[in-house]
Amino acid sequence: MKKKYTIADIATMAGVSKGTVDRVIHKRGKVSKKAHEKITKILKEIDYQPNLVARNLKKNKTYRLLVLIPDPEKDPYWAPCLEGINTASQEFQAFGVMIETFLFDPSSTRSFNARSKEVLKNKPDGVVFVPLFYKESLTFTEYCKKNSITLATFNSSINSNNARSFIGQDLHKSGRVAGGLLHMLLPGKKHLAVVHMDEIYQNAIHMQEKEKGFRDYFDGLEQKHQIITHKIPEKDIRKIRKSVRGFLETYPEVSGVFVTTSKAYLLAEALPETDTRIRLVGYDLIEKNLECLDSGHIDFLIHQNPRQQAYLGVSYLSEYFAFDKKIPDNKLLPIDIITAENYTHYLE
Amino acid sequence: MKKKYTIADIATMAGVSKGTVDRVIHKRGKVSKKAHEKITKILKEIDYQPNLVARNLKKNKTYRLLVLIPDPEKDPYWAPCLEGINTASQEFQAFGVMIETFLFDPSSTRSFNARSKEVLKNKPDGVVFVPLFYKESLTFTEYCKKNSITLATFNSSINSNNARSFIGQDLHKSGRVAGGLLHMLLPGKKHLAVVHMDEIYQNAIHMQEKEKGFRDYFDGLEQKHQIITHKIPEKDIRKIRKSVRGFLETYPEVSGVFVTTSKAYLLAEALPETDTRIRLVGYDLIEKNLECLDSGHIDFLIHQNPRQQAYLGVSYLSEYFAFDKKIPDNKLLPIDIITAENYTHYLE
DNA sequence: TTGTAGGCGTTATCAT
DNA sequence: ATGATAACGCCTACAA
Repeated sequence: MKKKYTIADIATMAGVSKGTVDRVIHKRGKVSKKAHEKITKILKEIDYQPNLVARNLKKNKTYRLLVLIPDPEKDPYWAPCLEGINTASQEFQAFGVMIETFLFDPSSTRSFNARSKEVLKNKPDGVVFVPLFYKESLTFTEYCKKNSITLATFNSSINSNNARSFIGQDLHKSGRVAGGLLHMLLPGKKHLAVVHMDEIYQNAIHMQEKEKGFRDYFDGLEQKHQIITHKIPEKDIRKIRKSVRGFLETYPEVSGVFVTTSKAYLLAEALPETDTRIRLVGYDLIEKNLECLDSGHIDFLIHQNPRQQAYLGVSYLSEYFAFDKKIPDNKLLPIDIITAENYTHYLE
Repeated sequence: MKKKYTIADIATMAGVSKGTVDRVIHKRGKVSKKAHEKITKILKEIDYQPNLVARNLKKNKTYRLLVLIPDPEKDPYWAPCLEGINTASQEFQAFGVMIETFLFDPSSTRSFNARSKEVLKNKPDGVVFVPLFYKESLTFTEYCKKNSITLATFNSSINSNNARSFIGQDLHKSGRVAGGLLHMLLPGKKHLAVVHMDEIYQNAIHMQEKEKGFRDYFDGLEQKHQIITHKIPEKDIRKIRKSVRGFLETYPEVSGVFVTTSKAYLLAEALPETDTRIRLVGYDLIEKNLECLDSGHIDFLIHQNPRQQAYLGVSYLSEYFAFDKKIPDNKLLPIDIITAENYTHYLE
């Protein structure tokens, strides 16, 4: 059972005053060599841990933390993020961290630029954001760096050392997971397809990473598989149906499809009602996908846990401000496999 | 932007002193009706949130939190719990919560009794424990209730209102999940088996719940399935092999097996090396099961996340002590589906 | 270079 | 019934 030592304790032990101990702890200098040595020795011996509560109380600062994410009204994928942000917000407001959320239109770089300017105008202590647009995000991070605003990103990473933290998923791995699942569902079959659906905004890199992982999985097998890539940029259900019909007619042997976006339900709806069902693996627990799980039109979904991503991003920065905690550089969340039977628990 | 109100602020607003405000907040009485009304009104208006940091500093108590779990040396399933406990321990020691762990032999009620007595001798403020043995655990919780020791349980629940919190999984649901997986793997096949393996200590109820869920899933299908239940209590690999051979000979049509314990690898090892592979779904990310995932002898594992269970148990009580947070009654963790491709991320 | 004297917000005690 | 005051541990400013 360890005793809790305070600065006063240490001061007594070293025969000096609290002020001197404090100077040593914070390396403020103006301490004689003798005193310095003595105090450092004691600090090590007792493994001094400062009382974070007292430190925080003294600082008595309130921090402003802003979150900049896509608007869930434009894409329901982001809805759980708001929950995660609210949870974190409630947790940390008692510790003086004030959190506000700004939403931008994920299909418009203009919207991103406008909202990010607003964010900066607020002069926050920290920002958590989704760097959906590469170029614009880089500009943003540079500005933050200059104004010493602490940054964390989630969902997408950005190749910049201006951001302190990234929270997301290993997309290549998640493609492999999808490959493994389809392989299990279709042991004999050798014809598969990767479909990139309806992605108006720029996450082409995301989809490519997933496809690479998917192909990587099958490349590692002894038995060789033929994998077709098909892009469906349309949003209109009739056009999609036409596109799907076309590619199924060209490759009638295809028995399993991996949809690299959250729009697997669109493919499911567009499939012809034949008895030889196409096996389908997609992404994200949005309402329409869940319905397809229930009806059996989608077999597996991969969950990227946007809620947790947002929650962690906000928590990391909050703990950094409130308790001087170190911010983890990278946090890769597990690649959750979802079926009709287990999705409820992931909706929280 | 909300201002942070302090008790001093409220006192000024109400034209009274801090002491009176404090008495109202803590319902200590000895306050005139007039003052009481005025202060309560203000409290509501400004939605007063006490500064938890200051409160904690003032209390300046150190809490003792003991954890009582099975020894990972006897059953590797419990190893991740220690990690979870350590993580929580590091997080909360700065807030004055001291955590210690006691291990018992999961095959011996005597061991449990002995260790739980030790725990009680320590007069802790709170205990997090795994109620593996029903009767003994009840006695334990009653004693804790009497001595006002706050309790949280994980892994197993116990039907007692003496424990404040339970963290675990919906076992019935997890059986359903297993059913869904085997059904996907074996669309045409109609002969399956539930195998209860090598459970020396009492979690028969666990296994039954899982089996019920599994059968429940198939009962809900149009196509009727035949499901055999088989028990293998032996630990010796040769006896197991004999038992497995016996039941496969009796039911040669069985093509999928659901093992309700963490011992699926034992079944995998005992299976004859025939080409028509039996599909296998089991529980828990222990080393030997992971090897079987890699080699393809096990198809899916269900992850019960013991690490997180332990972490949450300790966190809940720590936050309760340190910050007066409410303890959630029940926390059901998601039923994670694990394949050879995604297990690494779950090992942390 | 060193020591001392407040103060952060809350709570407990003591006097009024 | 109420108000003043000290204390929790840390930090800062100022005095020595």
